Amino acid sequence: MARIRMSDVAARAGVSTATVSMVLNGVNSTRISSQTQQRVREAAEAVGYEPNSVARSLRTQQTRLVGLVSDTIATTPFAGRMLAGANEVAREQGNLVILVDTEGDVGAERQALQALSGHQVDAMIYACMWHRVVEVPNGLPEDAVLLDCAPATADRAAVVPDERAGGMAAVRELVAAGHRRIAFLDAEERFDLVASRLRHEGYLSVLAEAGIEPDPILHARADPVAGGGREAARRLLDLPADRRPTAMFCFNDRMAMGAYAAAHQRGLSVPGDLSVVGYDDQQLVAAELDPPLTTVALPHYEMGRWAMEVALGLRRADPAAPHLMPCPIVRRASVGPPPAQFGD
Amino acid sequence: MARIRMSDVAARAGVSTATVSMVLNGVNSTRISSQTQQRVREAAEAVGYEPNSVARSLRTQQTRLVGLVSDTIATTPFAGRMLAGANEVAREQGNLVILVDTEGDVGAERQALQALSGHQVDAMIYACMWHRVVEVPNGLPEDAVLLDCAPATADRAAVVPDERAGGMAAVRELVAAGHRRIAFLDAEERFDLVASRLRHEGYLSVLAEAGIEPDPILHARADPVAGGGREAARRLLDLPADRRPTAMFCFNDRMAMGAYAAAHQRGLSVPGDLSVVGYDDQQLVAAELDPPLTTVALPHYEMGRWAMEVALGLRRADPAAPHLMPCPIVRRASVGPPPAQFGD
DNA sequence: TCCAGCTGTTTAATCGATTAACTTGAGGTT
DNA sequence: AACCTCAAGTTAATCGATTAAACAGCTGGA
Repeated sequence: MARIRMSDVAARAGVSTATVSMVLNGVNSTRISSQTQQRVREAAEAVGYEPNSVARSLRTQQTRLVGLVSDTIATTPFAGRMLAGANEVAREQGNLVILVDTEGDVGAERQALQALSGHQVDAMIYACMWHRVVEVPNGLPEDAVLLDCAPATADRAAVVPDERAGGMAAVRELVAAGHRRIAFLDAEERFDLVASRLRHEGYLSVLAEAGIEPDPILHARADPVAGGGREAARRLLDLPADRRPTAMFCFNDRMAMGAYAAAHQRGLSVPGDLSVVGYDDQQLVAAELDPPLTTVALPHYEMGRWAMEVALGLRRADPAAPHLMPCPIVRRASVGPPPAQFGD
Repeated sequence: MARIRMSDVAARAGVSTATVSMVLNGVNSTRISSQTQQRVREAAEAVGYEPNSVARSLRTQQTRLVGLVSDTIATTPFAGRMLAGANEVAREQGNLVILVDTEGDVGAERQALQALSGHQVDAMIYACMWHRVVEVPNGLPEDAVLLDCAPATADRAAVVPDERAGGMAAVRELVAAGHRRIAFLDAEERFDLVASRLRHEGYLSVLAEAGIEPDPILHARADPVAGGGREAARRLLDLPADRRPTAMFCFNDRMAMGAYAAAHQRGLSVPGDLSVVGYDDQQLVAAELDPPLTTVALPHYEMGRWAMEVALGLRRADPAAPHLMPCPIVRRASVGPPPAQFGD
């Protein structure tokens, strides 16, 4: 890595570094004769010149670096798609992203924000790995963009999934298939998830729109994991036939996995006897279930892109309210018409 | 973000910038009176001085930035733990990591390597999201560290999971429980996975060590997903009783998921009638199965740490051969003794 | 002849730190 | 008095680019 400097190119081309800089950056290039331009380019090529971004950044006050700080990359498989979206936009624009994982540690977070600002990043994104409301850490620049979280107080650009619409899409799917007794396997209240509240709202609003009276017993709550889903689903399937649901909208794909297990244990088939819709479109899970799970996808990739576009000034954001990113429904094979005796 | 320069601190403390630099960096600090040191520190504190890393880097030829380029962060949930491990070490050492996702595109890769070297990163890690042998891209510095991949030709520092030992641990677990007819649900040959070959070696070596004659029919191959595992398991369970396996070691947790499904369809219980061991310890899957899956964990976090430690010079690596990171077995509830008629 | 204006290029300041080399004054020695 | 040493700084060069301002050489017009 013997670094080649601009002066090396200049020497070889027999011009000054100013000329080299102008030619290579296409600045004021009309003022430089094409023979010289040619010579400079050839020289640069010949010696394998690669500009030193550090020096350039110092002079131009622009690093083309954007900081992305997130709570926990580690513990969630969702992160990837968000990073990929953000990264792609950054690359399209000739930027690089510095990723910092604070592991939820506030001290580390402060330190990271300092380090990033010390490195003069041009922009900053603050990402959460699951949708929630956050207290904006101080030290976070005014123009930072929040990704998959909404600011508690301060007004910041932010993007979150449109959970309410997602819940509606899921339940509409079930209503469209003919179901009227649709359960919502929700996360327990103690987790205080904004997703839970909003998806429930979506659920209720579609029931209302379909003229279905919501039955409180069909709003089951459990630990939002497979085991919780299994237990909740069991309880619902043990209900007397006239109160039993023919379909379940699950808070996430893991709970849906549990619902499958409960159905199988009762000798019920999916979707023959029970239709199931999940949420998250979790990689390596939703599509692998048998039958493949119809679910609502969290738009991680798109949110990642959006955040980076705003961060780089490619797009304007309304700081008054978070941008709601649609959650598309992914149709697979876990939804069918209700069993005959419930049909219309 | 009106940046405060060192000269501002110097002016406020009534000293030169050289003094400020020395005090704040603790260099030559014996040469500076403690009153002055005190004044400088107070001034820095008062104006909220934060050193400009770009300027510092230009001068010291050290950016404290390390580049991590990887093929596809997006499509795998494993990435997280590797990034987390690398990130953590970087942070401990006061470094930041620039993450580039090339999406498997060679052009993007070359561009990324150039951009990173232009930004003068101090070190570089080249990561794969699943264990394989790679052609080292040219443009990758000599001292770059390979993470979760082995170099095809060039000698580089590299770390990969010890798949062979992992396979051995998995099969030993089954042998220890009393099984003798142990199937290996492998990935199909066409995928040409190094993990497949090595885990199979481990499988065979433990059988040999236990004095069990390997039965070729028990080495089943399928698509390494749930569906493939299900079909392969089905075929094995349809074997006549004396040839049927009492335990299955699956190439990955998804295939194990399929094996569970096949067993349930046959009315067999896990681990009562069939013991199952997976591989990967896939988040949100292995622990969520019913019963929770005994599996071999891929040491992503540890490999991430190792790679960064080598990259930062905290640890020496042997460039002649990749470092093998142990894959610990994670005991859950899918292994039990073979059913009575097969017992000893 | 002289100057204005143009073309093509160079000079030199600058970004904000680090650091080798130098300065200054006090105190000690001979 | 002359000289040295030491403490406590300061000066100025430097890292490698960018860029405003200067400059040299030429053309053309008055």
